[in-house]
Amino acid sequence: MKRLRKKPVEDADASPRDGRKQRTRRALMDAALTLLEGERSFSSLSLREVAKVGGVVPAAFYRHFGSMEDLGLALIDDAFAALHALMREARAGPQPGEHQIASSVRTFLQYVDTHRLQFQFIAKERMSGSTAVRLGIRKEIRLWVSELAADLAPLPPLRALNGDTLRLVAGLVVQTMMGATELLLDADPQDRNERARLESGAAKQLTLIFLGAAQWTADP
Amino acid sequence: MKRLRKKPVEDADASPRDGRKQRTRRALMDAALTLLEGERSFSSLSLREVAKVGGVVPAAFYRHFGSMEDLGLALIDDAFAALHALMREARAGPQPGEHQIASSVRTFLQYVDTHRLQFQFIAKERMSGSTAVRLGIRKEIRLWVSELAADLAPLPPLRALNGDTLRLVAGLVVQTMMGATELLLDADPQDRNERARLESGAAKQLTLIFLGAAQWTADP
DNA sequence: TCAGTTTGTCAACACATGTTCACTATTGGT
DNA sequence: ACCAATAGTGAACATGTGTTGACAAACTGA
Repeated sequence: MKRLRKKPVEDADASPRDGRKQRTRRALMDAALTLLEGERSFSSLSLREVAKVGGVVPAAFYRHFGSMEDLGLALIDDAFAALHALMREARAGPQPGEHQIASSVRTFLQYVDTHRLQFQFIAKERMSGSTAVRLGIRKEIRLWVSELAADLAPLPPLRALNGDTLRLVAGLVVQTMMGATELLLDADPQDRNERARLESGAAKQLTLIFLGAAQWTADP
Repeated sequence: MKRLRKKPVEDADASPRDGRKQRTRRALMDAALTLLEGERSFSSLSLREVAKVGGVVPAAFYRHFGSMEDLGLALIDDAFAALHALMREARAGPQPGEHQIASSVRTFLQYVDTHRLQFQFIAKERMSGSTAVRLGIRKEIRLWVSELAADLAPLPPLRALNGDTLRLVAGLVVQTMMGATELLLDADPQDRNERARLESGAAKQLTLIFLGAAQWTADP
């Protein structure tokens, strides 16, 4: 509880001039993500592996995280912060009107592609991680659904829907995007053809969902 | 390559009068499933653990499976055989007409509930397992989608859809059911209330999907 | 510059892992 | 009832694991 040193308060982002601590913390997180590429799953990673790839001795790991699980939680925060940033951008951007669905799918999958490792982590650990990690991811996804529901509410074909139904639709949308994400992650990154097929498939599924939503009348 | 002993051919099921081999083989598979309950993921299970819970010494494991991955593949076969059996039953059963969706959802989730461990395995390893396991599961799911598409084809509101679109719809249905499954698996098994909420949510999502499918007109 | 704090290193521990080998026990067809 | 083939055992191996404590190096604010 002693606080003899000045608190490093207010340098929250600390991106420039890194500072050693932040740097190796990131190195450890990146190491974990890198190890996750391909076969491995986070729960099967060992502390020693991560430390080694991170360029640090095992004992030093504890200076940054109390356990692997803590590392996992940090990775969740990171990944979803990125996702929310994307959503914010999307909200601010122009609205093409006609091909809105297709272009949204495109930009989203583009984003996933440039953050492969992070999304791979989320996709993998959503189901199989430790309870804390799994619940953390689930919470963030629920939040994402809510956010999306709020974005969807003012759209003309959906104005008639009540809150619950809206959440249901948003849930379907998120699930569809996650499905597309999973396909994308397993696809050959070079194969433009499969990528296109994947995109248009997801877009079609989404239009179908919105078609159904617009048609929705019955109350629960 | 020597085959000095009579081949045990033609006793394919071998369920009655077990035979020691089949018995401990099952014991090992059940052990793996049991270990999977709660936190653990299959990829993080050790051969020794499985052997111990299976009531056998580690070396004996190799008499039945070449590796843990082989065990995983065997579990996949098992689980999906069960699922296909369910689908077959459903096809043969009566068709309530009006509340068909709701009742289908009900029986499916009921089934999942009585095969918790198997579905937990599939849900977990679908994303995070070894490549072989993951691909195996994915293949089976594609097969499930095809099967469902074939079942859906003759339904009145969907007769106008072409094969591709039908597969898309079936994909949405499967994804929705998997989503509900995941929620069910994480829910408290005793909580009838949450269970009911979950069921009606999935049913609503499905009706919405079918509403959209019935409305579908444009060709790709 | 110079102390005090923080970050990282080294070595050691007690234990778990996959795999092997020679061995015994059990099984089941004749 | 026999006896070869099969299923299970026990011990050993090299290696990897999480965690610890005492220590050296690097940074930071005065």
